[in-house]
Amino acid sequence: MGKAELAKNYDPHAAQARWAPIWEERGYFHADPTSKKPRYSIVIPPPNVTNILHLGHALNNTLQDILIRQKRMAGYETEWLPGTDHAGIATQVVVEKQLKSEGLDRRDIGREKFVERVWQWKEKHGGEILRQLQDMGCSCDWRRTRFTLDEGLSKAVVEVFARLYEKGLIYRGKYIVNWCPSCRTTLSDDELERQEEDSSLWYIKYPLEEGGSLTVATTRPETMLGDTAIAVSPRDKRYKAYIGKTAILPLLGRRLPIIADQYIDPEFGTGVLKVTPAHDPNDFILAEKHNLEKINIMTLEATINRQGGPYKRLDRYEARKQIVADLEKAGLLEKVEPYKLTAGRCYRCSTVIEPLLSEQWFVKMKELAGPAIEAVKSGRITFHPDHWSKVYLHWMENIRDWCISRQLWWGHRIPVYTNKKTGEMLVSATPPDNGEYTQDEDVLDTWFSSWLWPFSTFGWPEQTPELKAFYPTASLFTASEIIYLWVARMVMSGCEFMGEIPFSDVYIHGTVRDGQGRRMSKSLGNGIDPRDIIRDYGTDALRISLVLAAPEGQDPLIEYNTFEHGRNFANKLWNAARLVLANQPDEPVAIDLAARKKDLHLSDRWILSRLAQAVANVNENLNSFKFNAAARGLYEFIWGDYCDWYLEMAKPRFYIAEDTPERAIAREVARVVLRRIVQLLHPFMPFVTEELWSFMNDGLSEHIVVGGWPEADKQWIDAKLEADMEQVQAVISAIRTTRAEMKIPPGKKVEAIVRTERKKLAQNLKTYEENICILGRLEKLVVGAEVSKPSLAASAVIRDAEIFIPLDGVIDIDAERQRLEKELQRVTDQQEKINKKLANKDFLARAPHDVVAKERAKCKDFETMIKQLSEHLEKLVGW
RNA sequence: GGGCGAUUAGCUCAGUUGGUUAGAGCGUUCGGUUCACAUCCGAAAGGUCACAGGUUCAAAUCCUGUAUUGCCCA
Repeated sequence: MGKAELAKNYDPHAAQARWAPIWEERGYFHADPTSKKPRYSIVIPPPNVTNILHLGHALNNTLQDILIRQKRMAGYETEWLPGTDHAGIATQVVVEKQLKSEGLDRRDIGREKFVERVWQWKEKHGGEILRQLQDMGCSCDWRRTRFTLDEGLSKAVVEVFARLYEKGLIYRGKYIVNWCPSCRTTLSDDELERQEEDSSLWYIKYPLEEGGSLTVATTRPETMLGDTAIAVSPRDKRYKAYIGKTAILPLLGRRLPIIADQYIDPEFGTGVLKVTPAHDPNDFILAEKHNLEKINIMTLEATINRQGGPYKRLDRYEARKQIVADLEKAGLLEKVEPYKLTAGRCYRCSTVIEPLLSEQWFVKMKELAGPAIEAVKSGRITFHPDHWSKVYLHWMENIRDWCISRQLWWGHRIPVYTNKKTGEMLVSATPPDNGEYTQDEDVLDTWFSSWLWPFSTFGWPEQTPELKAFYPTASLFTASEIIYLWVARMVMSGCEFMGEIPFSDVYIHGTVRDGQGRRMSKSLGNGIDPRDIIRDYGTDALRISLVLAAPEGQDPLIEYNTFEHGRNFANKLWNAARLVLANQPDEPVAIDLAARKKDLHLSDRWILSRLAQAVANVNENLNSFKFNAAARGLYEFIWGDYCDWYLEMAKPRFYIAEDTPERAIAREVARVVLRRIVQLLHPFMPFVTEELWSFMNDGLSEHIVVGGWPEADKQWIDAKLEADMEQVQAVISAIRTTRAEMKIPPGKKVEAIVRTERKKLAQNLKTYEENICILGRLEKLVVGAEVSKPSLAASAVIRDAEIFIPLDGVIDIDAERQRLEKELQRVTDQQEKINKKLANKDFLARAPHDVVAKERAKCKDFETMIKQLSEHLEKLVGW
């Protein structure tokens, strides 16, 4: 390593442009399935092809990259498989909008042409988010990029469908499903967005055949057109007499039996429920139980069909208006109350969901859930933070069947074929090749392909070398929203088809929010575009800032200037390196620091001790998925210990003019520690560290990406040394504080006198004399047990020492008095607290001896300090 | 209605198994053109650890309840 000339400030864009292509060219991110190394694999949560990068992705992928890069450096064969999912509804909606702008509808051009158009769109725009992940420095194995509609993955999907069907786990049934009248497709329960909305509760009189009437309360009067019964609670005394009688449906005149069922809540509304089996899931269950007719009154566009008589062709909301008006005219509307109801809306287009009775394909989940529950309960799968396992288990234990058909054109078409002549149904992974069959029109839920992601991406159902090498994966990173939709289902599919859990650690990170805690969303316009951050602050700043800002298990609140944190840190690191590299010998000299321990300055041994602790700390935190703690620990070590203290203390030795052993050792220790720092930081800030590494290359490893991972060198850890340094730091701080408070001009060099009876401390201060003088801006440091306080001096009292700064003539007595009084007050308060403890007999008797001893020692220290401060105050009076 | 979190400095957050003089960054105030860095350096102000009980010699930390707030499920 020669002397390096570094620019004054770090330029992130130059480094990003330089290293990304080189890493890719060298194939560092491409994993070899035949490698003998231990393996570590992660599959990316595939973003929708329609997505563009947002801060949620940025956080999610930064965390994955940190672990992947660390494992790669540590010598693992690391596979991080990227890709996207085809996002059935979202993508179809995008292309439909495009068609609309051309005045076309997908039905105009037909299924085949439409799907072709979607593929065209995908080829053109679909890779956008992956390119953005590359800009973020994500070290994915780009050559293995997958797409859920790829040939291989499609094969896996139909194979799985066929297998589950054969096993009797897939069935077709008529059920109430969530229907989006705008997207004209089914949605799973998990795809709904529920929110509380202001609505009304309508009280409607239903006349009875034998005279009189019953009043029902409903949130959806228009569905009365499909009523087939009236229900009350069998426990409800008010209505006992009516059970078994018949009511007449207003407006249509249909005869409705009055039934009794436990399900009815006597407290809700009037305690009388209208039963609409085809338009309410609970009513559907009632109808099954009581053998009621199910009358569908709506079209797929949510307009009233011919079953609705005079209301035919009206939109559901117009029908509601009309029906309410007609009821009122007929004197059957008793009252209307304001009511808050939780409405389900389509997560794509926000249209209110219509529960609809229809024929769909379902997966029986109970059997699949068993092993998935066991996997978490037994601890083979761990959630981080741990409490998410409860959420997972609760869902698993109350699992419901999964409706997997979607009325879309974009997706995996359901592999069910019907014989045109015989009507015979065929389920097969390979389509029948004669023309006698027609295929089911519907496609499968996108999640039906993404739940296979951890193994379909590696070639399953083929037994490929990749599958063998990289399944099961190690860890999975995602946000809590898709624990059910995705994580849970992957565990089930992994157990079912691979006979092995897909990953052993699931890390759940928070949702990125704005400064006011609101979710970032397009509609609010409060989102921050990571590309803007990269442009203004650089990729490294984006990454480290996110990790520093994201608390474990909570939602990070992020504002634009949050990223200054990381930019400043990158620049700090850069400049530390600039200093160290500018002070390296022309020809590198290897120095065996351990062998020459005795020649090291105490500050050298101190920083090596701190380094060893920092390394251990980072490793521990990364092993337990504590990214924020790992980053914070590094940040504090680098900025606090290394830059603020060590480098400042090393400077005088750097600047020695001749080639002395002192200078050589200082340079070497600074370099060795910097090397470690750069390595430890690389997973978090890949570009600046690679750039610096290129200046520090020792010939062992050309690039830091594969430059080895530090283990803590425990031989350097020395608690006593660290305690000594703390005292030195305390003395320097006391001098600085006194100077600032006494308004001593920064340029003025003063003398400091330290009085201490501790020989060890005195000796220690002697060792660090030069450092103390420079950092305290002193011209002279006097240390001793017998030194006396000069007559006119500012004083400071710390544990085990008094510090005097002579201020002939210029001392501000009031300021000095205020300082001392304040300090005296503080110390007295502390001491009182301890006195109270020590006066407590129970404390003395029951607390561990070392705790008591510690308190006693503290008490004594405070006593001394109080005495000293009081003396100094008394002497002030004489001035 | 049920479940899971959160509540520590003006703001965003740390705070291991109960015992530290309760910390950091940002912001604020004061002072700085020392040959790595003003994207910086030094210093200061600022906290009844949401509230009320309890356990304990000892509670920010453990338990119970209340309030506020967020998320998920019905």
